[in-house]
Amino acid sequence: MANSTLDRFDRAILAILQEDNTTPQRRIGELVHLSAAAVQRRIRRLEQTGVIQANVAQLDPARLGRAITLIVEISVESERLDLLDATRARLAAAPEIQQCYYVTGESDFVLIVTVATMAEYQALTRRLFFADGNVKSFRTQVVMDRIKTGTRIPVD
Amino acid sequence: MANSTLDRFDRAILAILQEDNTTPQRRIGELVHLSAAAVQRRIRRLEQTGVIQANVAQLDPARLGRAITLIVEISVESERLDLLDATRARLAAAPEIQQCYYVTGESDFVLIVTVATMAEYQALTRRLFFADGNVKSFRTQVVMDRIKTGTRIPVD
DNA sequence: GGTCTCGATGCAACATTGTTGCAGGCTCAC
DNA sequence: GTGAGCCTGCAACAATGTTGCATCGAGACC
Repeated sequence: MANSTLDRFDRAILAILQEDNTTPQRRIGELVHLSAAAVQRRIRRLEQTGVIQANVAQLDPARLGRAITLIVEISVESERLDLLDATRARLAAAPEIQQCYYVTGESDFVLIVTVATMAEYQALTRRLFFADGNVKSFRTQVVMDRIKTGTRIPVD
Repeated sequence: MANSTLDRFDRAILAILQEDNTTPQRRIGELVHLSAAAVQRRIRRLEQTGVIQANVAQLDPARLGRAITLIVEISVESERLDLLDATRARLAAAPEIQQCYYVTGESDFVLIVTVATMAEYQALTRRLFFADGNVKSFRTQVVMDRIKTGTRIPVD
């Protein structure tokens, strides 16, 4: 169930939905040469099997008062699993943290953060980094230009 | 036009659409205590004024054969504007690069990359980094766990 | 080759959802 | 007051999503 293979129709449909999921199924049908009903059934299957994880609106952070984007790398003191999991859970729960990755290499976590003001970021560092005994250090990079954002993936 | 202020209705609607933009407008109306027609008009305005930038399906990269996510930091040789712009354009055009940020600090660009194999990544480094005379160095971190992804922004 | 099953399809009817015209209400400026 | 502007809800309507049904094609098995 989780591993049905995707044919070229599925991939064509996904490519369209990834750009604009308000495209009518009839229109998708024309583009990929299927009936709207067939498109509908495929989309449902793709959703049920988890290929499509969510259907969402993408918002402009600046228009919501969050003009500042930051990229933060965190290094932890200990790789002990319970401590790591605790930190991971705290990071995942913070709404200002848009994305969070656990990585190999010099640092342990990489975050993408959006805030309205640097004061807000400072508060966040106190709340999430300084207050977390297992956070050894963190390095902040300020985003000057969001050249490319989103979640688009090549469907090949 | 670009700076109409968002009231609590707008923000409530955005919060819903950001989670699931297939929610029927009638249902949104119930949740925020407006008629479906009012919801419809607000959504249209939010789209036209650019608060809502896109409506997209989010896909599972692993199910599309891209199990590997990498975070790459690039340092450039020269900050000359024409050279920077050329690099920026090349990075933005690469489909494997899901996200690209121009940042202050030790490095100049931060990328989020998805690939199927490390061989594919190696090919990408040759094509985009080694072949670009202005890329001084790059540092790669391999993502072990995508703890939190997406484009969600607090609407407050 | 025959034939059976399975999965997918298109069509057409139907259900749900999105859209718009209209009348009315609220707020603000004068 | 009163008029303009903006927003609302309602109800009709248009567009879109959904499903039952008959059919088709591919593969398994005899």
